[in-house]
Amino acid sequence: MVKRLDYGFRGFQVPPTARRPRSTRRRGHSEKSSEGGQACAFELLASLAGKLLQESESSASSNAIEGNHHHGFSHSVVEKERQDEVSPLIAKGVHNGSCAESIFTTEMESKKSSQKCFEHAETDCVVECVSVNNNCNSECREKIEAHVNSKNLGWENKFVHNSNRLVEIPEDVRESCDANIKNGFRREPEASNSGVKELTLDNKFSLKDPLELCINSPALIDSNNDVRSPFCGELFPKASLSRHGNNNRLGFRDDDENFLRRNKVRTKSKAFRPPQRVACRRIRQMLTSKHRKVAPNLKDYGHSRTDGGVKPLYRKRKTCYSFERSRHSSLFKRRKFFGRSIVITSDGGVSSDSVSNSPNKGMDGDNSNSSAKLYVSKDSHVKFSIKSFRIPRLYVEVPRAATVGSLKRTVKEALMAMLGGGVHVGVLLHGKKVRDDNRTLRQTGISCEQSHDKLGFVLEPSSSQASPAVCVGEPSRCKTSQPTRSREAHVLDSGITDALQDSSLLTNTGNLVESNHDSTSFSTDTLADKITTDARALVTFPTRSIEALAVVPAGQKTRQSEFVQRRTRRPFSVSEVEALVEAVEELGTGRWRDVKLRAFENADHRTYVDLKDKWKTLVHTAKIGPQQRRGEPVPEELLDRVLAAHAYWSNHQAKVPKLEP
DNA sequence: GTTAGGG
DNA sequence: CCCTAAC
Repeated sequence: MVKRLDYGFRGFQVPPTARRPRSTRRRGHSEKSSEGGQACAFELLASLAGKLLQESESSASSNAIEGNHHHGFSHSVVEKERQDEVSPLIAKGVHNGSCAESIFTTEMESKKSSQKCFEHAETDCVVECVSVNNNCNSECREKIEAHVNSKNLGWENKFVHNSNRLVEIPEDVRESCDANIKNGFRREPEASNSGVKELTLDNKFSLKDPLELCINSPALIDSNNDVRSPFCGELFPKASLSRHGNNNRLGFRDDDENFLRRNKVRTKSKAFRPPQRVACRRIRQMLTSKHRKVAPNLKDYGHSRTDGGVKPLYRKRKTCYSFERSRHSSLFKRRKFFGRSIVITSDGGVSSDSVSNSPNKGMDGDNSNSSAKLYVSKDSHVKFSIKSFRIPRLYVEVPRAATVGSLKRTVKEALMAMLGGGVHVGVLLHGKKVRDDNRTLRQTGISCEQSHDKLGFVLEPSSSQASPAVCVGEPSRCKTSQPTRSREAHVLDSGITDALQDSSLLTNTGNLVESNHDSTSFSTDTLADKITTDARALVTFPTRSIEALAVVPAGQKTRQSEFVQRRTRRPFSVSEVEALVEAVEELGTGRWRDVKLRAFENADHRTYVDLKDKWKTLVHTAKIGPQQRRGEPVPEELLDRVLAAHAYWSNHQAKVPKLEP
């Protein structure tokens, strides 16, 4: 803090304009490409979807004949003790993570063979059973492999039926699962992939009083329970802020972004962005849009947001597809043994009927227990039946001249973008995420019978990093909860094409496109019997985004998919501001790269452009009255330093480029 | 790849 | 934060 005095610019000085104004530069504004022709994409996609639907149905029918080993839904459980042993599963074609696989397979259900498979569910549908007591042995592994093989077979046939399966999660397993979800799913997707096991129990064990958890509209929520930025704490101990030495840099880990970047080889290439971000970004936009629709009055408070969080809606984007929260769907047929069904939904924070609106009526005729409740067996086990993980709506856009293959690829890319990074599972109770993985179900209250309609699960990409925007049971609460930080729900319920065969992630299903008219309706009618192709399920975006389409018509040059996603807004903390001020004081305002290297080298999510921008805003903030400032208040002392440094460096125009050794 | 500035 | 021009 002493060195600053050396500058001799204490106190505010009117910053002279030392540099040639950039405004003098020619700034040709690229003309926005005209939009047009996008309307045709509707028709194209509608027809294509129809074709795909037919295709899938036929394949499903043929497959039903030999589908005696279809798998019911399997709750993915990671057993850390067995991770290494299960890792060979990856080689079996479980592409990109078993977690994703599990999710998808739950959707793989055909209306045409649901009845048949239902029989299996009651009889010999159990393919493998992993001991709930962690007694998994080699036999268990064999079964798992068999499971995978069978699944692959199913994929080859573009159809895998997954009947409902009751999953029993004993408490003594929970901890193990939690630990692995945390350490595997989140931190190390690959490891988690290898560690995923299917834990399924024969229906026979659970049919006594099954609790059906129909997981719909998985939404992305904050997964940062334990991924906390050290910034929350004392990131800048006095020592590190000292000017002596060059160690006054932010040494925190940006888990999420680092995670992403590590997994993309840390190339700084701007041309490519992780696909997840595209989806996420798009979803955010969709959600934001939803928010606007839901609460148009918010426009009255337009001043409340100027950071562009909403603006992206109207920005030029090259996004080629998007996910949106899905409404409730019933792509599966009801199972009669689900006498008590609990439908747990999360809808990405947009809206949905309350969970309490049990769809039992629609799903179960002889519904004698309209009020669902958790079944707690005498052995202190809580039994869940996760009926299905809902895959959100998928938006794609392809040129009119796109081929079917390209459409398939687009869908595939969308899926991979969504799940490529792995998936976390979040548990929601009363609409709030249960963050403490170490709590027992009993402690959390999940095992309470009253909690049934407040319980939810959400799927979230491993790269998720923001706040929750999830509703379960109490959508109204979520509608207004931090829309700007809302993390994107992952929804995907439209066409799943056989193009996904290669990825071994999905198979074709008969559940291509669901009818979708009212995004908020919670239809209890199963749609399995009336799968429709609704063109609206495939929404197009402005034509200019075609330039960035992930789809490359076969035969044409392979245009590298171009994913663009606005980064999540990350307000600078006071600590960061301080570090920035420090660096700028030393280096000046024209060496942002050096500033970055000096003070933010380990903050991957802060680019030197960010720092420059932040400095810009800081200067502005310092000039305006305190009452006009928003966001986290910056200490006046820092702002003074900002002004001082700004004035100083405006004069000293990097006369001494190297103040530092 | 950086920097500066407008959006 | 994004985008772009100008280096």
